[in-house]
Amino acid sequence: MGRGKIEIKRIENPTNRQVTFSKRRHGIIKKAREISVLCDAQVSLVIFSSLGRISEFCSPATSLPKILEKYQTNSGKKLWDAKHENLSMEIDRIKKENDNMQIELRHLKGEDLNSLSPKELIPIEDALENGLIGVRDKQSEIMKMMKKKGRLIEEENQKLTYMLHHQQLAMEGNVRELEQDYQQKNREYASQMPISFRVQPIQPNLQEAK
Amino acid sequence: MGRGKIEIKRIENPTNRQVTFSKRRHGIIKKAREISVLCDAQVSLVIFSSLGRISEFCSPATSLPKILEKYQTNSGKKLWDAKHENLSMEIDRIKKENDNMQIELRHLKGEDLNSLSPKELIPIEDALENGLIGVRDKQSEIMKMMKKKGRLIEEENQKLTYMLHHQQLAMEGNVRELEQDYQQKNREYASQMPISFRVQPIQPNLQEAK
DNA sequence: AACTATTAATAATC
DNA sequence: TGATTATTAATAGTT
Repeated sequence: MGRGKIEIKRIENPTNRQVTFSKRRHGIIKKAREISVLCDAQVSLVIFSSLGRISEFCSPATSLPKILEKYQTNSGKKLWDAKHENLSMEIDRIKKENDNMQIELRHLKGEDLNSLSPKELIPIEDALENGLIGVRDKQSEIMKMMKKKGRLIEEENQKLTYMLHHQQLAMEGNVRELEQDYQQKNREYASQMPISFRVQPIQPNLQEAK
Repeated sequence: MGRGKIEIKRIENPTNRQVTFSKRRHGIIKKAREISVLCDAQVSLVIFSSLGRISEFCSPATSLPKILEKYQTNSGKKLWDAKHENLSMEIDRIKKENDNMQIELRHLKGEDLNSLSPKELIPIEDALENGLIGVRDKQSEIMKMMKKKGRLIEEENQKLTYMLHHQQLAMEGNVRELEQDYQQKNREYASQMPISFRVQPIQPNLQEAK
């Protein structure tokens, strides 16, 4: 249908090929629409040009996913179910793992023991005993650490108290000396200043410096 | 293109529609093949007749899944990824559940306790104690049942032994009587028969009848 | 992108 | 159904 018959083989001239593609794409989409309307058929048509440009037609009142779904159920061929199956299998695998753990947990919590034989109870008992030992070891360890820490803080406290007391005494001695020194020159000033302003700690951040 | 133009609208006559469908299906598939060869295009064509019969064409050197994959990546439209996402989300959910259980299990087994605070150790300790109580209750229950069963069997044993002994005595008495009765008539026969053949248990299946 | 000579598709018919 | 044929539709090559 054209000015001369053409052989059905790849058109080597790229421009020509592109032109023919456009014309024929128009034609085939028209045909697809016509058959879907005339014959009440569901048609899905996807075309990639040699340059990767995508064209699609889908009969009205449906969609590509719907048609593909129907395609799978109807033809039995798998389009994407392979991936689905993989995921489903993984879900099953994980669920089974889950169930096993759930059973183990319930057993460890002393539930659902009726289905177990005396022999099966022994490892559970052992596990619980070990667990309890582990937890109590940890607790005593924590206790020990806390006691140690407490002791250290107490020691530091005592040290600080001692130092504070010592300094206070020294300061007051100094102040008394100063007061005696300056008594003659500045009697009013010294008597107006409150004692608390006269003493400043020498090591204010001792506990953080540890 | 035919003996008269036709309007593009649903053909009401079913036979006619079916005939037209066959002809046009042939035509469109031919067109699909031609454009794919001539223009180096990738074509996927799926047609369902009004009766659900499926026809498909796919350009050579590719496949429906490949084209659809390309379609998704190229157009950005999702054909089946929505379903995938659902499954993936479920997997994630279950995996998280799994992880939580795994952590709980490890804690109950006395592992990975370093990350826990003293406050968090308490419920674990409680759970372990409860579990141990449950398991030991179960074990003592089983023990009790076994002891009870043992006692019952022992009792039955004694009863049986007693009965057996009693019967043996009775039998031997009978036999002696009989021997005396038949002494005159049949002296040789009685002396030839071994004692074990003379006694048969009256209740052979007593333990099963319980 | 529009035109047109020609081929291809197909509607009606057998 | 399947083949035939008159007619329309598609399009290859041209402008």
